[in-house]
Amino acid sequence: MKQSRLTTKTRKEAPKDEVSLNAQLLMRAGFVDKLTAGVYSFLPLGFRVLKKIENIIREEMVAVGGQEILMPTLHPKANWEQTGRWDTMDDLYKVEDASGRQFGLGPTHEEVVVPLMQKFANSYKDFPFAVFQIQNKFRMELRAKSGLMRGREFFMKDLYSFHLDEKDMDEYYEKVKAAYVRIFQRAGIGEKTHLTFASGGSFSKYSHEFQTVSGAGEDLIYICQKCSTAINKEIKEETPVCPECGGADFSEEKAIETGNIFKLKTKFSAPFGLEISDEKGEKKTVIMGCYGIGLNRMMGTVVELFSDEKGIVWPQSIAPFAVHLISLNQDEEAQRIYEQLQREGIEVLFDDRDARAGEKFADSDLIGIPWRVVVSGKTISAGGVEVKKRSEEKAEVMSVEELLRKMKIGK
RNA sequence: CGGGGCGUGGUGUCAACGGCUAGCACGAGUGAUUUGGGAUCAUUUAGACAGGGUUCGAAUCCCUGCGCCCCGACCA
Repeated sequence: MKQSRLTTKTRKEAPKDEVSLNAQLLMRAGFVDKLTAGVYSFLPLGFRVLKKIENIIREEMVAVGGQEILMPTLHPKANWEQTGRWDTMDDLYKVEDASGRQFGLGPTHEEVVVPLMQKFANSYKDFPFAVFQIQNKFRMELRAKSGLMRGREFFMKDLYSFHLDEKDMDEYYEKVKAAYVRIFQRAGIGEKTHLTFASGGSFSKYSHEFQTVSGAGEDLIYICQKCSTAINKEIKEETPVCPECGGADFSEEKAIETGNIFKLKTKFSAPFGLEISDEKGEKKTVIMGCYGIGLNRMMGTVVELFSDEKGIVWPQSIAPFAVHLISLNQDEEAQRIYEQLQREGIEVLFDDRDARAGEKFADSDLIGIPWRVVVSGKTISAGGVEVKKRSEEKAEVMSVEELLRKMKIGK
């Protein structure tokens, strides 16, 4: 992508009211735009990051047998009345059409996925299975806040699993738990993300949250000093002992809830009468699990964790581009290198603008692409390009071939 | 939903006593100079959230609405 054609520009200053770091940086760098509180557009750079995150999640969901589907956002009132949540879920957006028919804008999809799967899964031989989607959700937050962290419309991956018995669900639950660990690792926030025990509601002893330690978090978690598993506030009050290893020594941290997994059991299958005859002909209510990750929040979390005074420092796995190629009045040579890198399958943002060096460097630091590659008269006479990683201070001149080798190792 | 703060060109502004042509910077346009860390000069562009009120006169005071941010509550 040539930067001269990029539809967004960076700003020197953040919009005056934005206090949260992720909102300031993402808006200054042109990744997102706020339409209204808690509702964001993803611009070319931000959309690329979103897609990277999406693909990591998708790969891991497919790896645990999830089948991707796409369900509607517009839900008939009747589905929500069936579970009693039409009146009790206070963050459900309700809309009405011209004829007075009422709909909910999906904040989650149990009310749709259960009757949907009921149409197809009618023999015990069809079980178990899991479906997921990556789609925008609506929640009527009383107070949207903290940039991408708590929005009214946001992208979420929601996986739903269906089982004949609890044991099978428990086993699958553990598989998804492991997949979540991999997702956060791959996105670069694994080290700071703690599996956190949370209350399971009335159907299960525990559910689990994935909490990423950050000062920007709105939750408090208690990290076991022995095994680094965490417990949330509720659990801490009930049973101040680590459910994982029995440890009782905790450190309190602010954290962002980046994902959660939950054993629904029959909470939603029962109201819809999702029952199956097992091999003995006995009717059984289907057992379910659900598993969510907020993509916007994950993107915001990464920015909260990885930035410096100059801008964002993207982890390579979800950066909008791998290389930021900067031409300092050497457009012809830079163009050749641009094409060469692209032939190698490398995603390059090519700063071909007619701008001064300082502006290009400042923009590059702000946007935060992992590898900065400068082409100038100086580097050409030194026999190559200047390579600097966004996360490091030192820059060195090397040939393009050397850069390619380094990038392959660096991954 | 309770509380607080705020609303001036595209952006920013602890710029402006109730009073002269609403200032400055950034951005954008044009021309020139410059070319490794947001350069310089000239020139142009563009603004009071909306509605009402007080007043000879309102960006400034008052009311209503709308919007944004923050704290709290809420967040299966």
